[in-house]
Amino acid sequence: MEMTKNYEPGSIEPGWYQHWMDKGYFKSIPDGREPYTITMPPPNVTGFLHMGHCLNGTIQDILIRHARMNGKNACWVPGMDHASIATEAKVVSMLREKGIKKSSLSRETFLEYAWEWKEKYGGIILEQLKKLGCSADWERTTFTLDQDYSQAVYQTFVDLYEKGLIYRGKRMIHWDVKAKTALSDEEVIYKETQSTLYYVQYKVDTTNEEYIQIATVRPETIPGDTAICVNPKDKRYTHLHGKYVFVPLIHRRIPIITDEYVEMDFGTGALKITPAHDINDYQIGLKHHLDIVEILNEDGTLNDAAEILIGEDRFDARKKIVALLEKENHIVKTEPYANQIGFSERTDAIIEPRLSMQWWVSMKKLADPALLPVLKNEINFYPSKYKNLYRHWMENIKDWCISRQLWWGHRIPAWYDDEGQIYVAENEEALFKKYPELKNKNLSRDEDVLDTWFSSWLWPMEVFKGISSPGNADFTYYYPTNTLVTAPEIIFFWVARMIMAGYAFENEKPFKDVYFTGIVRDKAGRKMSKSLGNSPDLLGLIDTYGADAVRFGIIVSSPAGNDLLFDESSLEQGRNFNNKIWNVVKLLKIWEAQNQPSDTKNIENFAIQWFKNRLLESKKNIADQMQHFQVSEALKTIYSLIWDDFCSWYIEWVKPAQGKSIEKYIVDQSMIFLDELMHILHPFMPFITEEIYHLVKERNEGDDLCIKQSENLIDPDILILQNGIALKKIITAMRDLRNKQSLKAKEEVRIFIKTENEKQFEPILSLLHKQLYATEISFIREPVKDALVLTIENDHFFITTSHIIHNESQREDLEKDLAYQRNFLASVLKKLQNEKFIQHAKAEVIALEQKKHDDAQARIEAIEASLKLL
RNA sequence: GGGAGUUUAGCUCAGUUGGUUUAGAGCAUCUGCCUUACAAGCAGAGGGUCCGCGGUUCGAACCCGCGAACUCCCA
Repeated sequence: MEMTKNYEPGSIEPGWYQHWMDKGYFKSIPDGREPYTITMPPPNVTGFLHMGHCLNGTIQDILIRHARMNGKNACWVPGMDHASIATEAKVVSMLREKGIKKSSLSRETFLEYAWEWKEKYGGIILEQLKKLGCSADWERTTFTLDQDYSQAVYQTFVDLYEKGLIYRGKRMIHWDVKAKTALSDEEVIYKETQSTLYYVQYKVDTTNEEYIQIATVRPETIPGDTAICVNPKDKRYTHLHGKYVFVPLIHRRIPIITDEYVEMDFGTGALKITPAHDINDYQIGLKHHLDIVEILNEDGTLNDAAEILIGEDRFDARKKIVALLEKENHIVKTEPYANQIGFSERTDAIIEPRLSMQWWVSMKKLADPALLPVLKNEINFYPSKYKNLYRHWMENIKDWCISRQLWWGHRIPAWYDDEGQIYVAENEEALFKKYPELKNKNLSRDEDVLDTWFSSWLWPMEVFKGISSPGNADFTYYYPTNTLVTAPEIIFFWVARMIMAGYAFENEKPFKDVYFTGIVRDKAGRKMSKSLGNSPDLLGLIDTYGADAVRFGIIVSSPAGNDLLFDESSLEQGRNFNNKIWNVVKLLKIWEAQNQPSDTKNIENFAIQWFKNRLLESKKNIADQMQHFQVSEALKTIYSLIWDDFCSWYIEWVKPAQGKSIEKYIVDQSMIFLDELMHILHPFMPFITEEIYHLVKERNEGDDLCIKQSENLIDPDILILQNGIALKKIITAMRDLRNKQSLKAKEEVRIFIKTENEKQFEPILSLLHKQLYATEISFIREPVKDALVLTIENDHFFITTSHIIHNESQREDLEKDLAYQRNFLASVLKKLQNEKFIQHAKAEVIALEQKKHDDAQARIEAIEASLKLL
């Protein structure tokens, strides 16, 4: 069969993916084998394939394919999460383009639009992952708003509520006064704004006329003040500690408190505290148990609690209150001040921090059982440095706010009667069953939805319906899962919460190993983001380089636990690697076509023996690396095995002399090696390897690399490997010598070897002849005059040729080596002559140093002898 | 402000319990090659104050202390 000049992935990849799917190779059902399970971190339903998914997906696919080829029942469950905030924002903006305002729609109508959007655009990302070759069990695709899944979410909410672990409480949120809605952090845009800093004086509650000055940009919130705060170290105010002041205009008596939070050199060093209307003030208020006075309505106008300017808009009120303060001589001075102010992404209104009633999960009890398993390595983190981070967070855990002021998501299953009494149940049916008396009451359901993480923390359980149908066969077989592959950014949001949920609801860890990938950055080290526009178009890259090359490029530049600096040149390296493999196959096919009979003489060919053992050695190394999640290192091991050992050394060693054809035995052996190489490489680069597996020979139906099983590991023959290393070393040194002497690569030479150990050359002698282009190789006792000299270990190679010898470069090289050896000897001698070293060091260390000493000495003598001959 | 981490070749990183470490790999660079599969290639080479200072030790890239720079997370 004719092979193309270069590897063309585009014409090969889709066919193989379809073939694997048709054969059902990615499908998993429980059987007698040991399971290997990964649940895919569900991308947002709005997601579009970016480098992060690509890295994450490739690593998972490598692990899953590796397990599949090693006797495991590999099950990779894909899915998506409903992403409340992101999806709702997408739908709102789509509606806006159509001229529809969310506020003009009922909840039901809005959700209809949202589902329509989801069906149309959602989940594109899963199709993109297929292009990358991901071998997930697509029939198990799960969505966090699926009916079973939703049931599980409601069930756990009710469960935690009944255990007293869910409660309602106030929290500061971003409030959009125009839209009258809460906004998430992501929906607030901060802009630098010119404001005025007002210096206002408050009268201290003492007999003498004493005032304290504060600086504020929001004088209209003065009626909400409940304290003045100064830094305890600030000497200017020490005498006021514990005293009280009167709030201007309304004359409320409030305390002066101290807190390190206050910056002494900002403004006057004294801060007014308005807990209801500033996030930092709120924190201080909580810490010092201050009163909270809310003076704003939801539309941003002042309410009764303000006592003055009731009904005025907050910005009108600002102007008016300044006038009132001036009138009563409270304003000392004003100065211009530039600060960051939050604006609503949707209405451009200035954001108002506002207290609002939210649902919370009390975390302490959930966190406790989830900490030890990680510290004791029942759950392993790779890299383990994240254990510290996890520990710190778990030991200082804060309660989790789980309500979101949105419509898209799981609506909080809580109902209120007219008296404000709360009733919690999985659904209405359960509600009336539980509280039959409610049938006659007027009820309203909580308007908010649950935080998306409150559904995704159940992921490893509920993808197998472990919560909605406990104890089912799938769940029993697959749970706990094996490996979670995710980004360290969500260790708290997701990983920790899954661990907590696992122990809380199933009393079992959700996974055994967690592999944290790095963050994908661009060449300059900047995080990839939409706003910077530095995310490459993945599908475009797959088109250009092929999925295998993209996978290669990502993995090769992705050391475990470190950030990945993405550069397209690594994809080029992947493409070149594909091409290298393609071409060596082409060569083997050419050889195969020559079809020469076997010559049994050559069956003990050293090249074949060596590569056989090199393969065994690499397999062991790779197995070890994979076990430790050193995926990048494993790929590099294979890369070098194929490119250097197979293509550069082995193939050159077995290549027939010019004009001769190759023996069949060698071709057959080489094809077997190629098979094995493709086998090892397959999890990393599935497409080209499957293609080549089928190019090597006709396979039976169902004999595909995708599901081919690995053989047991065998220890390599160390002696043969050492001979191989020696052979390479001699060939390389000889080529270097040719370079320096401007000897043509194939110019014939005669070689005389002076060695103590002639025997070790026996197995490699014929290859030395061939690779060194030597007409003669013989062993001698005495140095040869007028020859080039190579000193390798303690052996000397004298090379004669008709070419003129350049002694100068020879001398330089030898002298350089001599200097190095002498320094080395000196450093070893220093150790050996140190009595304390002899006393303290272990016997084997001393023996080692002694050997170093002897070797170095022998080498020095050898080099000196060689120099004399020049 | 609190916490975690990183610093080794031009770049990205290995370096297992301190002892063949006078420190490795890939990419990039330089030199020579269109050598019967591959110039998207072949052969070879050069390149390092292991962030700085101090300490422990017979011995430190590795352990301890102080400092510097950078990154991330939380507020």
